Amino acid sequence: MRATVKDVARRAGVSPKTVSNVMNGIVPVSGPTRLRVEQAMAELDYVPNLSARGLRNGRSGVIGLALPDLATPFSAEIAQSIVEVAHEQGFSVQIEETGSDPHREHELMTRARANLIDGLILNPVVLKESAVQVGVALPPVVLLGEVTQRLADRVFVDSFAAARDMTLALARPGRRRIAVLGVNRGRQSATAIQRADGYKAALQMLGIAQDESLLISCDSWTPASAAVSLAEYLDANPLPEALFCFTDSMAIGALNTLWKRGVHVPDDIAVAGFDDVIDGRFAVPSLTTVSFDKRAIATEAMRLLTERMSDRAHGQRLVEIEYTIVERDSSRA
Amino acid sequence: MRATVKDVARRAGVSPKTVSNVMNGIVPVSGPTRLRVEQAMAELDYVPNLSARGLRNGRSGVIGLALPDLATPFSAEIAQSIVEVAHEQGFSVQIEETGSDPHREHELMTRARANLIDGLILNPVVLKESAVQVGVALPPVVLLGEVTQRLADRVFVDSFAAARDMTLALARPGRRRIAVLGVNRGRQSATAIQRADGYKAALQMLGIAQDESLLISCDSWTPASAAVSLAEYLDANPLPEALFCFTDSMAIGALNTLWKRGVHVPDDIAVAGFDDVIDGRFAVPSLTTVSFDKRAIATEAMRLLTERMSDRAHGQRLVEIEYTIVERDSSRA
DNA sequence: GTCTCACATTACATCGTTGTAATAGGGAGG
DNA sequence: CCTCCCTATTACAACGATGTAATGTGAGAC
Repeated sequence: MRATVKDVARRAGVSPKTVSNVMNGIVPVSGPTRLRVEQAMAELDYVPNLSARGLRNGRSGVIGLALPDLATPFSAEIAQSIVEVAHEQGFSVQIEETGSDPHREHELMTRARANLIDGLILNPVVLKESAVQVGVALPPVVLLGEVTQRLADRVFVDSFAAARDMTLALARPGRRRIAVLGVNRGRQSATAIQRADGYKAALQMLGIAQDESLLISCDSWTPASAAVSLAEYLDANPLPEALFCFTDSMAIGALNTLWKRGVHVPDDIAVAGFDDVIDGRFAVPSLTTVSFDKRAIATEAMRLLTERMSDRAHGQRLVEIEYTIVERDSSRA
Repeated sequence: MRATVKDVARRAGVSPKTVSNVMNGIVPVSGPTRLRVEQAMAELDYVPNLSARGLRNGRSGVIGLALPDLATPFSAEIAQSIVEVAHEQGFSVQIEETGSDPHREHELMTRARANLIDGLILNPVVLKESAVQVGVALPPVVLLGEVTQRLADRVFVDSFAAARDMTLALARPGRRRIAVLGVNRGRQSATAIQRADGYKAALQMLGIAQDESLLISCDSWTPASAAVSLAEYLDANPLPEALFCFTDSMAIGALNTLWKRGVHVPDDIAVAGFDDVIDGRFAVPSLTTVSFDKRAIATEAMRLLTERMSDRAHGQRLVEIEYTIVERDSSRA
């Protein structure tokens, strides 16, 4: 049986409340008493029961992190940052997978407190404005990403501008037939739309006519799906001069397809991704990408979340994270 | 304020216990009463307080998952499988990162219950036999991996045999100078030792003399570390005929280094990894690797864990997961 | 020696849920 | 019409920790 405050108190010859006071350090405890209690705790290998504490305090010390697809390297890097930052602040992280299912996203968002968590960091894909009614009190939630949602706090990268800049960078050496991979992700995701819009804006700036046949769709944003989509595309279309994939994961799948067909990157076609995941840096050839500080995302998300949990941070707050275009071998002219 | 059973009970005109009975479905409740209660729950948007339930039942419905490095694709894939399997069984997953720190591994293992979790799935790196005294009651714990630990349940792949078979496969076309990458991971990890031993056993079977200069060490099992280690190695040593990396992540780093130096894979050197992560399948060239069913690992780990949580599963139980050698382009003769 | 005052410590109630044991209600059987 | 019994429902306590308010203890001042 596990020791409780009661057991520790009995052993130390004090009341349970004193034991509690020693742990929490808010109410002062005299030196000798504190020592006796601490020794008793050590002897009994006392560990507080967080369920009881959570019940009493209304706080569990756990936050939720919900991502669309846990298997991707991007998710892994985000999860790592969040876990580490949360840990520094004394929080544990409960992890959830939404599978890009709007029902699940909505459920997690509105029911957050159900799951024994004090707040939620959610990377939504399809969550719509309409999904959450105005006026309904939201639990503490911070969204990650580009979704438009006027109620919850949000940390994001300007996907439109980043995609535009990447397109411009790909075009710089005179490339004009620039394709994108990743439009039409089942239901259109906010991310896909913004990146596609940024791409189109760049074309316009460059005076390049839009060509629908350069928009390559991809059902799921995975290497496998990207590899297949690109292969099918190349069977029916001429090789573009550049390929901008909306995630590094898709770019990795694309590089494999190109390599299998003997297409040389970057000489025959330049390739770029988005996210700057570790495996992209070590892709062959190493991948040009949109880079941003994932630790900063985690830090900002945790800051917004803790502020909202602790008091009344009013209104929606938006934090934009800087991005940079990192040119690597996959697009060297 | 959030609704409680009391509120629901008042609204439905019944006692709190009846509401509880409706939810848990163990004690029978008459049709009309059940309906009234269900309607009241819906109207109040009632969500049970899991802290209170956890306190009362001694169960939180949360399990812990502790991995050495959350940023790796391998961790991501394992985490995904565990989360999905756990979810099917009604558990949530709290995720932890050990950073391969033995203190943290030990702390998580012995203090499991502290963290509001019912059990722990731990992928240890350096955990030693001595770290946990015999006789001390362990909380429900399942270890993942090759570590030798005689007390806790464990799910593992036979790394020795897999490394041996992979080495034999690499040698089949007559390759004799086979290097390994990943020995000496700071403190030697059980995984590194077993894979190195398997490699050595294969050399012996093949009648190839061991050559210490073919053991390439690598501080951390990441692409970055592997890329650097291999580059330094190649500066000082001739090119081996084959390179067996102890993880796919390291292999991805190695492929990048080889490509940068204009070394052609597999013509100049064959490369293989271990883990069969998604990005390895789409590496350039696609990566030969040791494959195993990560979903099976998750399923077995959850089975062992739930059995141990629910009653007295006596003694240590070991579950071995099958592996296969998957030859892809990186080692085609 | 008595009275204050400040401070350490304690008793009690409470958080929300659920097992236990007791109660109420209703129908069947005599 | 009364008893008995079975079932649905209820009252109460308990899980473990902690805020509140009350109590106890000592030193210091007169």
